[in-house]
Amino acid sequence: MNPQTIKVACSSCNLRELCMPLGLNAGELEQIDEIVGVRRKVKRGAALFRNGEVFTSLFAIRTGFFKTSIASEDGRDQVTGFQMAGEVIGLDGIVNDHHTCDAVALEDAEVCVMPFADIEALSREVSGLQRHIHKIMSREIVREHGVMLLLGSMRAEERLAAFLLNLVQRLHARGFSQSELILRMTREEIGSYLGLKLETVSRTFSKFAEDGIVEVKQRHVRILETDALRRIVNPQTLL
Amino acid sequence: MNPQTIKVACSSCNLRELCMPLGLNAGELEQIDEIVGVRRKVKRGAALFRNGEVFTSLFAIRTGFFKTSIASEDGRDQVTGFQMAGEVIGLDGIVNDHHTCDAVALEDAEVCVMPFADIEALSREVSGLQRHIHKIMSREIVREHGVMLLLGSMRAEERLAAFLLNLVQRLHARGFSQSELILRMTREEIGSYLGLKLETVSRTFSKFAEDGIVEVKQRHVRILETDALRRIVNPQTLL
DNA sequence: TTATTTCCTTGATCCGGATCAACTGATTAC
DNA sequence: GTAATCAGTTGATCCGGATCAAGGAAATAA
Repeated sequence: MNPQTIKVACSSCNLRELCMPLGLNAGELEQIDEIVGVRRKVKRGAALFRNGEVFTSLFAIRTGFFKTSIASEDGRDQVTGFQMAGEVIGLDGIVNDHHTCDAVALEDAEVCVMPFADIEALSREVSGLQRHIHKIMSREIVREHGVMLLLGSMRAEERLAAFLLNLVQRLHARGFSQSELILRMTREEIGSYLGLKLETVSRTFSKFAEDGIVEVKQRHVRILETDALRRIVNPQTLL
Repeated sequence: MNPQTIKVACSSCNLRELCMPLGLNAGELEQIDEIVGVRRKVKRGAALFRNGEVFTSLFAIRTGFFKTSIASEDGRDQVTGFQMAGEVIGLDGIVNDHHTCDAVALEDAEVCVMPFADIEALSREVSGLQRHIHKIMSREIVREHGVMLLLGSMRAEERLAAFLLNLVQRLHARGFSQSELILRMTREEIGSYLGLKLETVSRTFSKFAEDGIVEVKQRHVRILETDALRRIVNPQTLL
């Protein structure tokens, strides 16, 4: 069977509580199953979509890890987010029916393709779905406010500490360790997201390691002192 | 008649094309008129809503000018946007039923109050409204991507140039001059939005004035060389 | 296997913007 | 009106992170 056309059921997906609304009845769940027609595999380094492509679908990440980034006309680019299993990407495309950023897999990935026209149609029937879509978009707006705070007012150590805490918290919500993680992105990609150069990211990791807050071996990071990271992010409150 | 309870009609509002979907029939327009129950006046310096308050409604700005900002636990705050007539604020509150930022009027303002429960109900009936809501939220996500690019990778002059071009473009879309504007916010608020200190904002204005790109007299700004501003934002492309 | 490329670390130096400070001009209160 | 507060400008200095540079460690290709 062609893996591109595997039918999958949200109703039996272990990520359901992450990417689908709760409290639906059996009939509603079945209708949602209809929406997620196919899964699509994306190889590491490949794009799920690119800036300028026509927008037709949102994508729920089943497995793997993505980055989204935008480019200014002159080469510079900015990583706008890192997305993991259970998160939805593609919301940027709704406003102009074209994507305005690139979504690239940082490891081999699989996504559920959800045609947006179907989502809109069904969310007119199922208010739980409607509400869910609104919340996902609002959550993204709020997340970006947080990134603006980070980029606008934090220093390098605060940015990296906030980044690590955020990553590990999201991984923990998915059943992974609270203290250990494998970075799926390069120092340069972290730097782009945090508004820092890769050298500064590297130096700041080294600083944290010297201070006994983390152990870093390439992309393997073990957090030894979560509270120290929290204190770095929030100097006044927790000191 | 109590101004707090004035009934207004979107169908006859001159901002309709800015904040409401196009292509609705008379009946649909009438239903939308029902949603916008009341207008609310907000004095300069007063808050339309604050972080932590219960979210019930979105607000369409009728007249006036707002800033939205978030505060980290330790005092620092970050302006996340400036909003003008025809724009919608409050989207941040959807995800947790509570607002996560402050919206403060920078001049006396009037907003149309749109209870979100009513919006959701009607957008299940009127697909044009549903689509419109989705686009407004997506537009905000895309705008914030742009701010992330600005904060993450631009230098002070580029940030201020981009800010001025954006403001004047939005004002122009509302029938104001392409080259002249009154800033409704302080240097400090501009700086907070752009991730700069107020002194840097002031110096950069002075630099632009010396270079003959703008005339600045306190909050009155006249843009003399729009292309120069564009070149500053986009060094490679337009030079 | 070796060669090549990519990624990461660390050191030395530099500079853009922050910080500190003084002063002026507007605005608001009295 | 005058005093007081707030907003903005400008100068001097400092420092955090960028830049430039060299080398090492992993991953990938041949």
